[in-house]
Amino acid sequence: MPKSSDSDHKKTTVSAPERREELLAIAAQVFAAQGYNATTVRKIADAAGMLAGSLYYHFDSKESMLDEILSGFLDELWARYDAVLGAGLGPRETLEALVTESFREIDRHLDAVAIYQKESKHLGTQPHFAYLVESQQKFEKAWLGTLERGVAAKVFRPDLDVRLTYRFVRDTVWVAASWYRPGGRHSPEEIARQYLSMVLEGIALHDS
Amino acid sequence: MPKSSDSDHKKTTVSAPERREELLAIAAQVFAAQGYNATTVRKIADAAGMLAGSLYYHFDSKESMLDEILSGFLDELWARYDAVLGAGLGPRETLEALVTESFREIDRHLDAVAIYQKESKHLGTQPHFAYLVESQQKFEKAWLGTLERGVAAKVFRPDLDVRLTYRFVRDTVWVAASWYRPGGRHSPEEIARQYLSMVLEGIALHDS
Amino acid sequence: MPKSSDSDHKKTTVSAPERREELLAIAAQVFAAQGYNATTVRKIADAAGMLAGSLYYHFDSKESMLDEILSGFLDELWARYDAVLGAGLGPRETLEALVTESFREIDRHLDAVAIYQKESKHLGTQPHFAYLVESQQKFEKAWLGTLERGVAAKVFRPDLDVRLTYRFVRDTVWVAASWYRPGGRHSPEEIARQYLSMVLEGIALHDS
Amino acid sequence: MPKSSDSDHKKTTVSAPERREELLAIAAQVFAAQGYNATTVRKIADAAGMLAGSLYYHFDSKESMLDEILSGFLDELWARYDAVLGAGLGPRETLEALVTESFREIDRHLDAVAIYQKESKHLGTQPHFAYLVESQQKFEKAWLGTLERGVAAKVFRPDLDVRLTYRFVRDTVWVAASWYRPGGRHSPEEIARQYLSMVLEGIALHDS
DNA sequence: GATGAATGAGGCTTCATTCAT
DNA sequence: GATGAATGAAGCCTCATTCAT
Repeated sequence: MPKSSDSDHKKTTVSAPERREELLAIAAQVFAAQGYNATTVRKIADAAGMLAGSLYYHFDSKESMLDEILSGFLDELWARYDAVLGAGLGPRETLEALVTESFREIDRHLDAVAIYQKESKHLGTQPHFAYLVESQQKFEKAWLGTLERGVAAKVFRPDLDVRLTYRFVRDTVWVAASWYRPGGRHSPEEIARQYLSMVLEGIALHDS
Repeated sequence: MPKSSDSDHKKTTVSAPERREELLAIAAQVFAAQGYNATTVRKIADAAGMLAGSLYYHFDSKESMLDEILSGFLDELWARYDAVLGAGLGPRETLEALVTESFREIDRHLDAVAIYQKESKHLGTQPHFAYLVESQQKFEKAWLGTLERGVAAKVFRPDLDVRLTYRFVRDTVWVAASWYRPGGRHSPEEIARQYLSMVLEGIALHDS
Repeated sequence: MPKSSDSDHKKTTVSAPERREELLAIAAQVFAAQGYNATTVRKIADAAGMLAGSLYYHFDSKESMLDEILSGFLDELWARYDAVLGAGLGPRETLEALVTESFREIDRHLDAVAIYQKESKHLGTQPHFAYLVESQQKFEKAWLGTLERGVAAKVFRPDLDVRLTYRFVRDTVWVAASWYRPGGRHSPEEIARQYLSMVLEGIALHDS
Repeated sequence: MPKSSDSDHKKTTVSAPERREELLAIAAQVFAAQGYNATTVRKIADAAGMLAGSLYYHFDSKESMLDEILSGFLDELWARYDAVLGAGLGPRETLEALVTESFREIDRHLDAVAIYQKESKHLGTQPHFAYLVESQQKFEKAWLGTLERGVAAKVFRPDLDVRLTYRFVRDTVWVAASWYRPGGRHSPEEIARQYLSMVLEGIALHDS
């Protein structure tokens, strides 16, 4: 879980919360579009209509912006996931709910998800971003557990390679952030439905 | 299709082809591991046991290495894809063959695929990398066409949103590059089989 | 001959030893003249006839230059001091030798001494420069011990406040770095003699 | 003599004199502890419990604070020195009085003295701080004159190198600002006595 | 084929300062 | 008297690239 209270940081980093949020949204957009490394602080500032140095009144560093974006996203994601996991649903319903919440999160935090997809892997090596790794482990446990429960309950096919399936499902969901556009043709729920239909029933037509 | 022959390069950049290949493989590895932007020429040189400047005897620029890696990968990929697409197979068999070839390509050119995944989107905007966009369009045509043929032939479900399905399938295949390790537990063919089984039949268990 | 032992250091920082020495001497001069903080990397580079960035081929950072200057100076100083302290001299002779060696060191490493004087106090708080504090403690022990030995041996006046005297003596010696010019009217040995005469005999004229 | 009245300052910079004094004392403390260059306006403001920008209501600039601190200190110092020099004392008594007043000044204005010690040399080059150089010249004249008078009057040893002695004495007195702590074991007068005893009589024990 | 040294552009960050409120 | 937000210059450092040897 990310940072909490911060007592004696150089820059108290408070400022009006709305302005911060605004700036973070802008930063997230640029990060998502160009990649974190390729994004210069000046590009963010340009997009915000200020000078590069002025960003440092609000944030400690370029990295701290990234940090705030990612941890904010994960915090919210886990609030939803935990609600689902604690609801006592069956494995199939859990899977459906997780997938649906995931697409909703993509809808809400598209940029953060896109950044997470592109950067989390190599960020995970930095101690400051250890929470990304932790989150990913919780993630794996939640999804793997659901699949295993489903196999045990004879809701999912017994011949599944659960780990492989987990990876397929996980990646396909999140990678949707690379093409999804909020307000487009499909609502997140619609995409979730289509996706679940494919994963659960397959795309082949069965003459039954 | 990408660059052809080095016609007007300042530095004739000949050097033994094997050494080039070696160095490209090293570069691809570092690019894949750290991202293109975050990879410094010095890191590549370090990994190759030489000094940064020395790389410029073999290559014109850092970008030209990336270019060579990506175009080499795409050239090979399309040779395989074209063979499949020209073989006169039915839609389901075509899908199976494309998926299988894709996983094989991941097995052979893991680093290139990983780089392609991470960088192709923003590289596509640069004129020099227009071939990435072209390739992606050919790609879409091949997969979409196969899916549509399958729906028409009543091999795939009639209620599929073909574009959505295309994206799901495409992403799931390629994103495997982020976790696949050559020489690991599963052969590419095995992964392809599992994956196709999921996509074609679904993961739900049906009491028939 | 490039990198040798250092396995994964970013910059192996070897380069021709003479060039390093040259550049360090230039840096020391500028640091001494303007103060470490007020010295910009560009000023050093200007003085060396190169661009600011080029310094980073030879050194890791501005601070590492300072570090190398100071530790080089202290290493040499302690070699001389240790020789004196291990020579088995009486307290007065020890004092004379320490003072003389100190002025010689000022003559040899004027800039380093000047920097040490101005910066060591606030640098000491940084963990990286802990050796400055250690050195200063060894220093104190050597001088204090000599004074105490002298009082016990009735070579120095019994009413001395030894700590106060230590500070006076120490400061007077080192502060000379702020006005001493090598090659000027007085040789280091001459200055040492005058200084010792004052400290040992006083400046008052006694009718004996 | 330093600046006089604020004639042409943009900001009339009046504010309650006590508040100014308070803020100047805080600034002096930080300047002394960290060095002028290394002291940011924000550090001063932090120490004063306000924001950096707010200081500009009271002062024109960071430099003007330094200026006021140093000129205030020198004004007071010279008031005392002039009193001593005009009192018609003999050379030895003059020396004793100057030393004593100096240590008293260190006691009263420790921070200003410390700043003066560290910064006056390189500040002297700036036209705005020319008064530092003037002061130093007056200083030299006063001390050198006293020593020379003493030699002529056979109060000090005839073999003294007067300039060297001047430097030794001057430096040792002022450098005490680097270790002196007001309210510590020794009063300024006590330190002066010890110091004068050492300088006048020497530390060697004479069997007479 | 490779090294060593340098260039020059550009990146992140700091900081004195300003100014409307 | 003070705050909050911003400016703009400057600082340290990185890095792709060049080139004489």
